Amino acid sequence: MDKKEIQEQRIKGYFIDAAKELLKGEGLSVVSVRSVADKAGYSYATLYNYFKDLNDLIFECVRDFQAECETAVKSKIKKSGQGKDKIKATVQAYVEYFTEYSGVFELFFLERMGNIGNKQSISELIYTFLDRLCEPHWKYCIAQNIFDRELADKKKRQLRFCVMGMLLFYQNRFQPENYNKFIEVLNNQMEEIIGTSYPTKNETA
Amino acid sequence: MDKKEIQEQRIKGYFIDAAKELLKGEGLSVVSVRSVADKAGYSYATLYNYFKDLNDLIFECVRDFQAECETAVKSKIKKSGQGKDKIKATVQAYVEYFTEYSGVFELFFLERMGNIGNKQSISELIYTFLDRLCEPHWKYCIAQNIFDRELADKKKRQLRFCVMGMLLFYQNRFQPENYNKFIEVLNNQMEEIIGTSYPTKNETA
DNA sequence: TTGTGATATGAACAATATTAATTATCTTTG
DNA sequence: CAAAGATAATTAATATTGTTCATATCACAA
Repeated sequence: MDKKEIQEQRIKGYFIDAAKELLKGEGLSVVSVRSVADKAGYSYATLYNYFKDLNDLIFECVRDFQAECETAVKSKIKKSGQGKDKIKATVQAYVEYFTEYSGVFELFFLERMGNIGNKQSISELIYTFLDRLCEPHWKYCIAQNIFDRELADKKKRQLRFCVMGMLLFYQNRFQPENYNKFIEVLNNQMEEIIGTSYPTKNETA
Repeated sequence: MDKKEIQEQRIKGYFIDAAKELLKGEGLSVVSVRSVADKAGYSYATLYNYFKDLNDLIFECVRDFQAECETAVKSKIKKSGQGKDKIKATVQAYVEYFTEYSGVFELFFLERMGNIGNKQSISELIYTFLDRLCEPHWKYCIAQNIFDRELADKKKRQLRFCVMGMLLFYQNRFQPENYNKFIEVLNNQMEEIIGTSYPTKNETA
């Protein structure tokens, strides 16, 4: 019975890996029951022995992608300075990840979730993802008296929505029209919300 | 030849009206070649005599919906005061429209556009829609020295992205968890970006 | 070795978009 | 007014999708 569990998880993993590869490569549009099963080396019908439906399988990828994104972000922000700089670098790396893997963006923010059992928990995982990535650096800012807790919370929310809105327009409506412009506007927005990296005076007041 | 044009436009209109009704009613998921043609009183194949494909037809609805939304917004903001109040009321009415007709939201922001001829122009139409709705009231604020032009532009952008992000999370990820909370957060964000409606001092400085 | 239960699969079904072929309709002209 | 030709509408057909189900296959226990 324990063996069964292990084997089942292993095979589920084959399907999930196949789906992840397709998502990162060609995007959601090529992820079908048949394409995933093909890549996993099984028949399409077999998939239904391990997942309720295709949506179920697809959303099992969220956690993996978050972990992957988190790793990428952490590696990229190493060189940048503490505090505000770190927050900005985090957002930049976050945005970079989702523009590189637009299939993952679709999955996280665009794909309608059917009646997955724990859909609410997955939603929340997605909703709070950027906040979680930035959290330690907001904490640092608070500790350094750059913001007070309340102000940090406000800015956190502003950042969350702003980044989301920008990503959506860029990915789905090609606005701004190229990546450089996009990043430029993003940095302007961050400047606006977070402020310059090395303030001359305490901003908490 | 002129007659032809008129007749063609008339029949295109039947399909477009049918699609619009379906979009506003049950949403994008029920809009299919068959359902639209059924409602229009034609066979599904007839649709292809008038539109390149389904996407082409669907995106022809954008202009109509924008006009409709604009009318709704203008009617709703009549009672509210000038300047900042008017901007806030506009955003509220805008958000109200898209939460009432989530099918229109899907069409505007979520639906992938195929290779429509003037896709870039439609993209831009969508991207700048909220800005256009608010434009006269920003102008008013500038005229009243509440903001200078540059600051107004910044705030315009912030508002655009913030509203977009909030709508996306609310519609697709059920965050915040109910409409009241959603509106509450929205108002907080607007307060943050635009400021209180009746400032005690000039904020341009 | 044989039977049992778990697992894998192909056939089948329903819904989808789209294209091609065919039929109906309408217009124009002899 | 009627037949030819153009235009419009429809039916038939193809391809792809998700999902279900009866059956085949395989591992392992009796």
